[in-house]
Amino acid sequence: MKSVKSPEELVVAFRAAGLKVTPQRQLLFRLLHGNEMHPTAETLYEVASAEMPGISLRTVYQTLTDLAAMGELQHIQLGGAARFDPNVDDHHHSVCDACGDVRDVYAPNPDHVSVAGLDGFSVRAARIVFSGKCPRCAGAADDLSVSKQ
Amino acid sequence: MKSVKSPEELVVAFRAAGLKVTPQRQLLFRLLHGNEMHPTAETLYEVASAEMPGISLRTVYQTLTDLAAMGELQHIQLGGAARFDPNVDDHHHSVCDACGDVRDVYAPNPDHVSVAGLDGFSVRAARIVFSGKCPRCAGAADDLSVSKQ
DNA sequence: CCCTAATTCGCAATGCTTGCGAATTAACAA
DNA sequence: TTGTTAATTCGCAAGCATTGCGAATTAGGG
Ligand SMILES: [Mn+2]
Ligand SMILES: [Mn+2]
Ligand SMILES: [Zn+2]
Ligand SMILES: [Zn+2]
Repeated sequence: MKSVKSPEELVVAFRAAGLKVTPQRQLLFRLLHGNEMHPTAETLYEVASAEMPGISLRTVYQTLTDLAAMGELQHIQLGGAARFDPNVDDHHHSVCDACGDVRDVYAPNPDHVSVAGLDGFSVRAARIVFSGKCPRCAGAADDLSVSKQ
Repeated sequence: MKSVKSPEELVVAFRAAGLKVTPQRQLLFRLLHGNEMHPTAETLYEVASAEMPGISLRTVYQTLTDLAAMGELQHIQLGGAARFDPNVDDHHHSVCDACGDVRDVYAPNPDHVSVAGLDGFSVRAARIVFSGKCPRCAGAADDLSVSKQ
């Protein structure tokens, strides 16, 4: 279970890579650390703006791209805006059809032997997405009053 | 292994749903039948245009949306343009990092018992995406001469 | 303190998809 | 066949997410 890098470690990693450590980046390092919400760039931008008015969405995207390039962040494409995950551990996700909530799921990796159709394909990663209803939304039946989280 | 509906069956299904059967739709039914390329709307539009000049991209999107709503088509989000899959069987995909090629993969469904983090989540579907290098691109090593398929 | 390459950030541009509405047409009934 | 009408087509504008660009600013080393 590879642990997520702390803001301090990211500062070191950035400087080691010849990248500068700006207040904007430090803020984002903090907002991401231990963040299990799988936020979008826009969401992070809103939270960051509260603490640092004037930070730009462009800079948020830039920093997220840098972090992803350094392997400190996972870029998750589920349709709609990309989600970013500071948990770079090998794990999977559940996505609620009703409220969009994304959560971590740990499952044994698909064993390549019992898989048909991978002939000659060299697998770098195998990611599972579980779609369905989260406990909150499943409980509420087809009640439309459940607001998007 | 649920088989894919034929163009003729789709004609019946459309009329049954109160939808009209236009030449544009019939063309798309044919182009999709047995299609294992996981095409984008744009790709389908190009192929369709060759046979029916003047067909609009808007209509392609419209028809794909209708088919997906009827459950005759899978909408696959992998980042970038959505891909459409007339194979509505329960299956998975491999995606080549180098050329973008998408292929069907059949694997036993993740067994819910050995999965941690799904507490109370009611799973509708579990989809695996295998990322890596397809046989063609793996063979070519890091050779950049491999053109996008 | 200075220098400079890296960064920020606003704005324009891109790529993909959907909304809208006027003109057309499939399907059904007379 | 012909008429009626609701569904469809399709071009264009708009929307959303993301990236390109470049002038102004700034981190960090000398
Ligand atoms: Mn995660
Ligand atoms: Mn498929
Ligand atoms: Zn939910
Ligand atoms: Zn390939």
